[in-house]
Amino acid sequence: MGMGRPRAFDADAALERAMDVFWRHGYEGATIAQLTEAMSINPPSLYAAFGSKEGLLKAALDRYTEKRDAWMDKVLDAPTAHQVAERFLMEHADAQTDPANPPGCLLVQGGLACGTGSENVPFELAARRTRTEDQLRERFVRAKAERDLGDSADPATLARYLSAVTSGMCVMASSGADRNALREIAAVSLKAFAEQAKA
Amino acid sequence: MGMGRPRAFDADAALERAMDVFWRHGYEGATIAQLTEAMSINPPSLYAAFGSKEGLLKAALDRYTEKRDAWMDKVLDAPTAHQVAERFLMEHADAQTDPANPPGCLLVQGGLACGTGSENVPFELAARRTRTEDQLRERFVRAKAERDLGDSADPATLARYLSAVTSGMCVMASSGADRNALREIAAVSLKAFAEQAKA
DNA sequence: AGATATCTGTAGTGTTCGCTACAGATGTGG
DNA sequence: CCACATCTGTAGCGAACACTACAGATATCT
Repeated sequence: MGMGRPRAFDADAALERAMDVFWRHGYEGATIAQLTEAMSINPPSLYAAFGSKEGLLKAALDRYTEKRDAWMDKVLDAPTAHQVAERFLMEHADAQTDPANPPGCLLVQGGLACGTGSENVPFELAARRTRTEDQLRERFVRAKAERDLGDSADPATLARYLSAVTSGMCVMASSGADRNALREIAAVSLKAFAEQAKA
Repeated sequence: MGMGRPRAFDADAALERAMDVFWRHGYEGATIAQLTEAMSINPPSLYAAFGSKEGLLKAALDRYTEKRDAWMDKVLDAPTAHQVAERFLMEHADAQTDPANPPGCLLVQGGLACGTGSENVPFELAARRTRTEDQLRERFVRAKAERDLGDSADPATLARYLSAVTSGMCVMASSGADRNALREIAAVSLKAFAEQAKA
């Protein structure tokens, strides 16, 4: 028995296009017609490969998370907690205003509040954001063990603070804030971090 | 000639209900059916009073902004820039986790990225957020004139920073962060503000 | 009271949504 | 070369969407 006709499109390249549409219009604002056109495929191919609109989003999020993890590895590899925070904040400022992508971040612009039937989407996005926060926290726990953070510094609070600031930068990017504006925010936040870190 | 049958519902009360629906589901996630049911009116009454779904949102935003302005007046009346920042941050933490409202803030959860045909909505929300930032900046300009802020402190940067942090808190609230979590973020941010303010 | 103007509720309108049935195309395994 | 399995493109499905035509109700103004 045969193995069937092979797929005529590159799933990863298609996901990259889908990511852009979800990012620019949000999950609910993105239509199947826009997605299929951006992906250069027809609806049946989309549904055969990804199951549903939500399945496509999850696949796009998986791909996004994969790339983000590689990026986070570099960030977390910085020798000190302060440098971790600096890289995290500054590179976020750059990425969120990179003209190659829509403004902000897929995990925020994708949809904070959705309609009935899509309640799972904000939840899914939140879980991925929390993952980044967890990675930061664990890194700061290590930093504390290495005496790189003060005794009264709380890794969870520091991680949550950085997560909140970068999320806020997403909202600012959505309002049209440019790279310099986000970098200024990052710079102020970094000083706050330093202040907390040495406590 | 007569003046016609009078409206049988209270427009302000209806807007309050509409606000809640937009807040909880976002602009695109909110359906006319949900809105009319929450407002206890029928579609023709909605369209006679507000023109369209987007018109209803703008009316709800106007009402939201009105209440927010009254609140901001109180915040801006604090004697020092530091106390302005403290009230702004802490009361945001409380408001965004007030069980009387959906989590976060209408100006963020309402929709950062929308579909084709609703491009105006994120723009409208952004304009209202910018308004708050402008109010803060002007207050800090005054504070600087009063020698309440250091010479190298930049009112625009400080205002943008506070705006970013509260927007970030909205995202955290959407992820399920509770009041204490947001207050911790506010506390760290306040120290950053103090550091910048005395510079 | 009568004419007029506006609101209200019922019951839809056309359009777009996410999704799929189907037939033809294109590969693999025997 | 043939049977089979899977993909592709066309064309369209039912449902839900934002919105409205219409008729009856209820007010004001003369």
